[in-house]
Amino acid sequence: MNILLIEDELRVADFVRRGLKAEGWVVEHADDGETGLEIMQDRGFDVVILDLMLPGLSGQHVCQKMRARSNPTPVLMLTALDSTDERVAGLRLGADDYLPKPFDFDELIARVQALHRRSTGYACCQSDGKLRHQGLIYDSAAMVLTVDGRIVELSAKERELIALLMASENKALSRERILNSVWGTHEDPMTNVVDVYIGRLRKKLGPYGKRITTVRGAGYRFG
Amino acid sequence: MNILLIEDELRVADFVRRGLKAEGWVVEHADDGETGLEIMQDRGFDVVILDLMLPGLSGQHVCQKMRARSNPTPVLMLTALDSTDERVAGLRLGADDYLPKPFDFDELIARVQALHRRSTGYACCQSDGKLRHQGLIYDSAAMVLTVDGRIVELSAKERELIALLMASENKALSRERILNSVWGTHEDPMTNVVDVYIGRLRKKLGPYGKRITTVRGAGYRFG
DNA sequence: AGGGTTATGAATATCCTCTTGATCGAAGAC
DNA sequence: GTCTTCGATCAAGAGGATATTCATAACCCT
Repeated sequence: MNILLIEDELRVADFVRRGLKAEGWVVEHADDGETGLEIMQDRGFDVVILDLMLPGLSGQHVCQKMRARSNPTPVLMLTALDSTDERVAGLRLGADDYLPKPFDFDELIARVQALHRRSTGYACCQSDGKLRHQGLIYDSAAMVLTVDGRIVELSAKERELIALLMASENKALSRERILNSVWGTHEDPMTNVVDVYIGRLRKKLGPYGKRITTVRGAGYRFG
Repeated sequence: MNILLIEDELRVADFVRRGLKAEGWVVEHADDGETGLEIMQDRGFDVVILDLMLPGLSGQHVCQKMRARSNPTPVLMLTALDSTDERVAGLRLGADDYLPKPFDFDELIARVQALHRRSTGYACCQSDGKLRHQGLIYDSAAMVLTVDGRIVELSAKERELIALLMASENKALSRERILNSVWGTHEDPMTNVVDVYIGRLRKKLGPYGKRITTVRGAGYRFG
């Protein structure tokens, strides 16, 4: 998942960014509204986290401009606590949710997930957050992959990749799509990282390694 | 926790009530606004879940009347999806949060907890019982950790950390989440306190120290 | 104020991950 | 059958992340 964080306080931004990255998400950061809007013109995001208080262009204006440009990306707005007027204004200008500062990290993550789920129309009954495929289970809360009951050690990128593959069962994924989702790359396809990681996963998945099939000229498919 | 649910559709009400009860909460149900207001005059609640579309007195009016009576109970409003006007109106009339229908149960629970936490200013995960994991027992009332029957002396931060870890068994927790939850930090990621404390705990837990595993690139997991 | 405990930040050493480029192999085109 | 293109695999270096220790600062209790 790709997230754009627009927040001027660097220490806060850094804290949030690290936390989101630890969740396995790719985070881009912009200091101010103008920069944020520019970045959004270059590439798309799954969720935008937008501070209301920004130097120059305020969060409300950023949101307004996004909507004026028909950008449908869900926006989570960070507002001062108990400021009903700000919350109301934010919603009117097209924000999808708000979170009063200071917030609990758990809640931030829950809301980002909720927004993403809602915008993608993800099935809502995925209750336990586990991806299953026969004897292959990836528990995204524990960040643990089990192969026939045995725990397999994975690195961060490997985890993201297997989660993406299993979540897209039976769909072919292009290298670009994978790069974008796991690595956050939006250009520079002159790398073979994806191939290398697919190889590692195949090895680690043991008997299930064959489930990752190569779609020549297109990418990879799991299922 | 005591919750008042005001919802006219019986099927929805039943569904929600069961789920909330499963969380261990006490749920009262009212079919319509008037009944809801009456019940609230008799007794207090920690959170009110209020459907917007009600026969007779609408959700907005209920909320308005509550506030007119200086009732500060946090209100979570259930609105139709994408109805910005309703959301805005709800907030203006004193709702504290809204949740667009259809919603995920997890999200409902998360928001109810968040509202409660905010209004009481307490950390939510303080289940007053004991956290057990094999020979490891943390008694959160006595604030005592026992390892195979032997009491282990812990400092305040160490206690909070082990309590958090044990309460989140088998969930990976990022350093930022831990910092946020135990240290109350909202910024300043330039510290390695978490690592230091994890190290101390591992030592003090003796044979159970290995239960705290490092999830590289993500944080720590207990279990 | 003093003694002890607890909390924090810095420094270091170690280990692991990531990435790249090269080489080898397989599949499809002609 | 040969050529060409695309994918698989390998190994090594660079960079990052984590564990651990220590010194200092803050705190608390008499």
